[in-house]
Amino acid sequence: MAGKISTDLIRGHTDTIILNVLRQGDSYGYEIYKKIIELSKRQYELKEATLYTAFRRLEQDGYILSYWGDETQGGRRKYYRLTDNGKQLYEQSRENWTFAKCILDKLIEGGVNDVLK
Amino acid sequence: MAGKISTDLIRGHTDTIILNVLRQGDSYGYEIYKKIIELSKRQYELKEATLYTAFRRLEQDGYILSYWGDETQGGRRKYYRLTDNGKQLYEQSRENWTFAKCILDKLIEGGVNDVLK
DNA sequence: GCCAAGTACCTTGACAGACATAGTAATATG
DNA sequence: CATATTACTATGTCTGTCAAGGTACTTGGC
Repeated sequence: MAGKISTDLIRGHTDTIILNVLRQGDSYGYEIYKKIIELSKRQYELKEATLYTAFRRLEQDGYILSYWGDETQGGRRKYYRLTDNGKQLYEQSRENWTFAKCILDKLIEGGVNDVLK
Repeated sequence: MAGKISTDLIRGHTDTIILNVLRQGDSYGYEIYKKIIELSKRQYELKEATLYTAFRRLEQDGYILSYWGDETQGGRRKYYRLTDNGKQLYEQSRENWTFAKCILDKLIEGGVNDVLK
């Protein structure tokens, strides 16, 4: 994967990324894994271990729910669906991201004069 | 502090934030602590424990160096200065931030149609 | 028919960053 | 002279991410 991005810069946004994918409809682990790679134009890969850890966390907290897909055709797939709480969490998290982005711009790109202006 | 920002969203950017402050001239722990609060318009507080941990890390890795200030006037102050490596790291980290911001926008705000466009 | 690659899921253990908490000690302020 | 602020440090904990490893089924090429 060329033009990779460091893990640490994404840290803390994993849940939001997953919720965003699920906003577009129910999906299962491996598909979500692939979708995130595609969404990032192959510049970021959320590792499977991280994904499945997040699924468990999000389900336990009631932000997503899971169900097994029809196993008669193809391999077994565990689908995930956003709950109402999950939708709310996504909206909240997106706002937080917008906010954090703004602050980080000040903290990372801002020079000394920016304080005085 | 009103309109706070979650820790996790800043995680991984601590070093860059410190380096940015030091770009504006040598400074010491407590002043840097205050400056970050001001730079963020009081919306973010980098905890002291985190700061001093980062100082040690950055110094060990050669990105900053430290020296004790003149103790004859006022309390003891340990000043930090950017090294050349530190300046390079800052530039690199700022680019990474710009890059990460772009990707995260796609991953957090992007809908399904964005992939097809 | 068989093997490699891809699909699909999951667990365990390790690590690193951020912080809560606690502490020391000097200076400034009223 | 008591209190707040300045200033630095150490210890232990928590959480998210990942590396590494594993199981099992399906698809495609030969």
